Amino acid sequence: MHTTPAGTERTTPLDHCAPPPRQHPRPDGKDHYTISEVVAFTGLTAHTLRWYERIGLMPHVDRSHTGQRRYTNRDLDWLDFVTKLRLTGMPVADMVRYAELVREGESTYGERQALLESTRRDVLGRIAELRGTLAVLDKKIGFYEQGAAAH
Amino acid sequence: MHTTPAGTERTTPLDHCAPPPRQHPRPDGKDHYTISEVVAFTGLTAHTLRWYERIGLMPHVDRSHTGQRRYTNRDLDWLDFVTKLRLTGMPVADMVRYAELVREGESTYGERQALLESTRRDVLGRIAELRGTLAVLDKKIGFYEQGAAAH
DNA sequence: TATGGCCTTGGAGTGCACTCCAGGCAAGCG
DNA sequence: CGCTTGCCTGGAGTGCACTCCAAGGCCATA
Repeated sequence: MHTTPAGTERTTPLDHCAPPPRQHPRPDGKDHYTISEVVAFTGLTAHTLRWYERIGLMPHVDRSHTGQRRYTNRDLDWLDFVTKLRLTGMPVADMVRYAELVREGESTYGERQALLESTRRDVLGRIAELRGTLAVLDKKIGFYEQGAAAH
Repeated sequence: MHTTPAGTERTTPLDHCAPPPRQHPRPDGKDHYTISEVVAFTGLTAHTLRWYERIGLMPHVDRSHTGQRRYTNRDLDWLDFVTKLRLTGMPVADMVRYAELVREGESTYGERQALLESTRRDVLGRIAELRGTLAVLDKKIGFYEQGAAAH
């Protein structure tokens, strides 16, 4: 069902059907991580991490003296938050908007709060929808369980 | 934010942020509906309805003597179910697979049940994820509410 | 010194789920 | 009769979120 092209960087293709992505816990008192460490922690691909940066979804990421990315714990926190937002179905453009507000400073607290509250409402709605779907699924599964005619 | 090209067929562009799509209830004792009636009932576009048919997601839809589609109540039930599946995040290809199983008859009951149960597990997982996100959102919103430093 | 591994970049490519277009047919109305 | 409205088709186009490619830099180990 899954052709796995065995790319060098691919780890978990963010399969939205996998039960819990179970990201590795952050290890020690370090505060700078290479991109491949961040891949291991977050489950995102290196491609995606670089892309997030390009589109303005990341605050500026530090570089080593050779130009390689060095992520901080703060960056990881942000990525965790972004990942949470992402699985609410929020479009990336909206997350970029939020990131911009953060960059603009305290004056945008109100707008940020409004954005999160609207997202919160979306999430509640989505949960309600899913519960409705669950009810339908249970009914159909019930039919099949007793071999009744159903489609 | 939304440019509306005022197409002749577009009704609701399936905005996943709208609260409840609130589909019109089916009216009377009729059992054949034009495509535009189905658009009104389901919130899907006519384009999408025709596309669903092309890819094998619909059982064969009746035609009027002039070749226009005439949907039955059974078709509408199927579309409702498909719509429910769709908002679990199930890929269209998987829904087509389910439709094929239905077409193949009773011998596929077991496989269908398995498919729905796997979907059910996905839905439970998704709900759990969303609850986790909700907790994060509430924490952040709490910060903003008291104007505390947060990002 | 060379080989391998990890990282860099801009830009092109992919897959999904629609979404639209152009051209045309049939029915109803003034 | 002409016009509008609603529907038809195959095929092309769109937007999103990645995903991959080719060419190359840096560094450690053999």
